[in-house]
Amino acid sequence: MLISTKGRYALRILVDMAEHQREGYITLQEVAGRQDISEKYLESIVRELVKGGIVSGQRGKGGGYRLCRPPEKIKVGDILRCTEGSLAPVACLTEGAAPCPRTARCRTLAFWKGLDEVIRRYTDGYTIADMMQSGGDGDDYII
Amino acid sequence: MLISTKGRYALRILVDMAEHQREGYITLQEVAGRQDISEKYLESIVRELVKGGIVSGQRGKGGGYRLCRPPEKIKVGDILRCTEGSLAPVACLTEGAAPCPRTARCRTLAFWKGLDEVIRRYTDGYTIADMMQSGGDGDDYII
DNA sequence: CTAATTCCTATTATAATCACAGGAAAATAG
DNA sequence: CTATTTTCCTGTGATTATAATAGGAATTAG
Repeated sequence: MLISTKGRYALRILVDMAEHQREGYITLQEVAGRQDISEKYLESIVRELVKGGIVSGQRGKGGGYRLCRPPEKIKVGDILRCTEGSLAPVACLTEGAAPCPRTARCRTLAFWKGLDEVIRRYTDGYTIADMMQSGGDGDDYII
Repeated sequence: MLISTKGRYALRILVDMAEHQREGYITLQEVAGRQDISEKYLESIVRELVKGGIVSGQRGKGGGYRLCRPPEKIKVGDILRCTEGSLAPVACLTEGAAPCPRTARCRTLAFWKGLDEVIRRYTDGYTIADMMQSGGDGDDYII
């Protein structure tokens, strides 16, 4: 299994927020209740999404979170890179990795680059809006 | 980083074996020497490849390992599924997983299925033979 | 001021990964 | 039959990652 609960939950959270969007902010308590995930664990995930510029938070009474962009502009790739750290299949392809001195002689590098590319293309071509139209009648999720 | 050293080393090992194929068997000592990986660790990886029907081992003097099929018939997908256990991005898509009772209502399942599919298509379309023609002058690998 | 809410820093438990060690079993050569 | 080589099998330890929770500081609205 390649993706951790952080990434999986992040998608659920964002679809939930997109579906319950309104004027003002959505509280974590709300989302946690609907998604049946502990508020504290959600917090740590949402914090990453704030850092990544996907949602923004507002403290204090009446505060909460809201999406920074409309759902159709939120790429799943951005979310997963944000919560998983990176989606690169191997260390030498993560952003900011130390350049490998023997790149020129590596038999496997082209394969990994290609895999990275197909994952990137797929995940960046899928948005939260696409997910909203998928599945059944809402509010219940599996993963 | 999604793929463990087991999977990465497995690819190196198999490319090495394919490039040094000959009559008879190749010993782990040979491969370990060329690839600069400990013989003991190689052993645990190659054992998986034996179970997976990718290489076969022969004990005793003159023994070793050899590929079960020509390199152009060994799919990278098969190797990685073998060493990584599964390439499915989420638990509910691994073979033999307990069927999820709320599948019909899941907003994210279609996305994960699609990701699983693109990974499968790519990795199953790439063979050890493809890797042999990649990179530079051989015997040195990075990952 | 008080209540609600995000933000921040730890901590713990569990599991996975990485790697090595020791020896049993099998095959061959002599 | 013996010695040697090599795979096969089981187990272990160190390190790191994941999953989840806890406690409290900072901020805002009323």
